[in-house]
Amino acid sequence: MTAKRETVKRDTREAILELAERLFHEKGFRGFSYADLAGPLNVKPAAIHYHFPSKDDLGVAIIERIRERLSLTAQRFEQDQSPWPQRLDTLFNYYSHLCDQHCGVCAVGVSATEADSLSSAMQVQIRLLIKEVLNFLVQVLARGRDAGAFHFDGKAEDQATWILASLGGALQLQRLTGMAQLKTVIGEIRHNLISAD
Amino acid sequence: MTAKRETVKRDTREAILELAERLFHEKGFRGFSYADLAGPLNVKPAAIHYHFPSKDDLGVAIIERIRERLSLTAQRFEQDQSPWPQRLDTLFNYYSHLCDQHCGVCAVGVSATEADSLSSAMQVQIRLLIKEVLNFLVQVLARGRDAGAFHFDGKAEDQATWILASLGGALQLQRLTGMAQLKTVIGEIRHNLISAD
DNA sequence: GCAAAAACTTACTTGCAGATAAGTAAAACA
DNA sequence: TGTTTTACTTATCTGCAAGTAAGTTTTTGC
Repeated sequence: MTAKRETVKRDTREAILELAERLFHEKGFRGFSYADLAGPLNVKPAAIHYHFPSKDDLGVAIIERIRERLSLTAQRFEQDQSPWPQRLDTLFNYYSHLCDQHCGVCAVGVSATEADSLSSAMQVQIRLLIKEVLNFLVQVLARGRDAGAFHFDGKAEDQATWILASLGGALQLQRLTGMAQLKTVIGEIRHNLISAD
Repeated sequence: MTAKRETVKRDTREAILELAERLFHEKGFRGFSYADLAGPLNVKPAAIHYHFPSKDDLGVAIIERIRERLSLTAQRFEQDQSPWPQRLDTLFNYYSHLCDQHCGVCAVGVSATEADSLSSAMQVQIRLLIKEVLNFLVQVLARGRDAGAFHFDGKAEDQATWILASLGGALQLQRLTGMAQLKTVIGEIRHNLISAD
């Protein structure tokens, strides 16, 4: 009992974040309550408030967590000197995973809809996330093109913007129609990056 | 007074829909209340309930109205035999307008985030809207390609999905960053459709 | 083993959003 | 002209979400 309690305690905060991130993607930030978190975790809503006094705090922590994972992934790619197409695929897989597992929308999509009601702290986090994802993609595209792995005209920044927008939008379409729009869009992006102009 | 009253009366319902559609794009469906509509229109919240008993009814009416406008636009294009690039530009302009005017997200974006909390009636409407927009785009792309106005590989359906996803996603990025992502994405789409493979 | 800090629970307050019922004033119609 | 319909207002109810204060148990560290 003590051991069990110990384990439970240690990662209650982590368990909250994990569930909250899922619900964030599935239902939007306004779409879940502390009660929705407390129920499945077998705690009372006030326990969530203990770890995250306001919902803002929770929201900021959710985005920070996503940013951290991205940062770690990017770091690992650098260490491993991973090939460019594989780095791109990892991004594609992240979106596919969002879609398959909890059938959600990406953080950008959620935040864009609810932008008005998000605290400035959360908006800062979201903007940082976008900046970092775009930067990641720009690096992959620019250096991948130099290495001959990808082919496209114009600035890598513009291409990255386009790809990121496509992925976010595809997630939404798929969410609503249940069709395989994400797969289609990824296919189109790949075709576009591979075919020489 | 009588005349004014008459005019006011006639389009109160229309005024509600107009404001509601704007707020829908700006704040999401859950992001505005009957009070938010009533205030600016100088009526009491219960007056909105008179025209739209439940918020569901209002939501369905909002999407139906968007669908009607699309249908009319498509019809007019057929009558006028409008050139294909112009038809595509009209779609681009719709998104640009959403962005510039009330800095919102498209209906698909809103609905995807809030999908869980939307009534089945609203989900049906949204799915119809997506289907109709996609159909419109497929027609423009396929017939435009036949006429030599556009160039792209593969199925028009896939290209349409990609474009629609890009536009929706760009709107969200722009909403959050305030940068000109939509313009960038439209530029990329145009370049992609024009350059021969 | 005991003090104190951490991790909760219980119980409550506040506020708002959606909704409804009953009443009122104006328009339309016959 | 009077009655019925339309378009509201006033007042009120319900429920839920966020947040807080005070008390309780559990864990940690000396």
